[in-house]
Amino acid sequence: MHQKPARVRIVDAAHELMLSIGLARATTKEIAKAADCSEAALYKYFANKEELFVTVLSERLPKLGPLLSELSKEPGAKSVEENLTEIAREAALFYEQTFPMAASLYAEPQLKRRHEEALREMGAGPHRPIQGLDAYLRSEQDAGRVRRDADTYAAASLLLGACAQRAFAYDMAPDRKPPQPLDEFAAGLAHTLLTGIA
Amino acid sequence: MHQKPARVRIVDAAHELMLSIGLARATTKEIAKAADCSEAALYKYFANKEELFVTVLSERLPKLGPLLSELSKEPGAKSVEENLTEIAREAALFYEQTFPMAASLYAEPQLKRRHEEALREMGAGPHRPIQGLDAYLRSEQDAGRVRRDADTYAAASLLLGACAQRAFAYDMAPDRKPPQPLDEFAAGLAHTLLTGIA
DNA sequence: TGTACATCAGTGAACGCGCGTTCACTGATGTAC
DNA sequence: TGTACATCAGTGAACGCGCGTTCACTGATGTAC
Repeated sequence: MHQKPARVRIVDAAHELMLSIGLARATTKEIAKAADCSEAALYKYFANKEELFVTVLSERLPKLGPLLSELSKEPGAKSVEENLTEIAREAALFYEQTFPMAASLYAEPQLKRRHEEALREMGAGPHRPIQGLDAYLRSEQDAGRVRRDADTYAAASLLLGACAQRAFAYDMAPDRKPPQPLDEFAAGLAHTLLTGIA
Repeated sequence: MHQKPARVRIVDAAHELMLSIGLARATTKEIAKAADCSEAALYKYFANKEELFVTVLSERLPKLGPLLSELSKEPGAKSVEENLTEIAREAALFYEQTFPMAASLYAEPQLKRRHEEALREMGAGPHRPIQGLDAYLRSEQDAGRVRRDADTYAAASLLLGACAQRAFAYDMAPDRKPPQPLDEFAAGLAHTLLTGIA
């Protein structure tokens, strides 16, 4: 009947419901229905609902940090502009996936705090990608492909900030989506960041 | 006993509780207690709880758009870098105030949709500041203080994105706050955006 | 001025509902001899 | 092989609680004559 074990189905179901109907409406009843098991079954795998949500957050949310750490190891293969464009692309996709769930946590500060703790133990968190990109830019600085007097931290904040903002800024636009396709957006950011506007 | 009218006290109380204990825990009981009235009194002024929240969102959240529209009318008084620094400062403060409440809405999609509608009717929304800054940069372009081939939209996305990200990226850092003071951060963004890094 | 009535802001107490959680249980599978 | 017992994943039904909401009411203030 079921291919996947119950625990996996439950975590998947909770994850999907958090995204589709929102954290507040993701009740034990709905989760059990979506996972095709009884509500009581949830409590065989998780002490309570909060623990289930914390599990979803730490097991199912993708990480952006690793991707960036790798880039700062082997620069040089491509141009800085190509690398930054690719980073912007990946970052925008990452925030698109991550943002809605992470934002929900502002409605439940207690859950937010538990998630923060979990991230801190893993050395993760939303400030890490900025640090990772900063590190990459400093390595390009050492390689002479980024100006010696450039503010690499400001540059990292600019690029990733723009990508994160894209995940929420257009929800309320008339057509509900960004005015540019992703590739064009990413290329524009990378080029502008490299060459400046003045 | 009370200086302010009850309706104002209720909206204030709801606003404060949404920020302090979070949307999910801001119950009618808590709001009534904070506003020093009965729960029944809430229903003399608002049809239901959702309408109260929508009211808080549209009456109490500050707007960033107007500030930016004004700037694009009288450029020239200060340097572009000074103007961008000031914009970044104001934007960062704005997002710091706005972000936690706006983010909560991801937990309650129905409320989020109602808020989006309200914003759309007012012609407001998170994409407007980007358009406003874009317009300002184009006016500087016409004045010859920004390069003719600069991508003003990308530049606007970069600057405001970095400011918005600052509102949430450091919640989970070890010390829970940004590594730089606001003024330094704003100046760094403006300078980097103008001069580029390559 | 006093009296009778209308209006209005606000309340205490109750309502039903849906929530997260628990309990005693079942039926299938494994293990010992 | 059969029999007795243990383990284990999972369930149906109930639980109490807190929520948003409503109801019949009160007491203060305004208005008419």
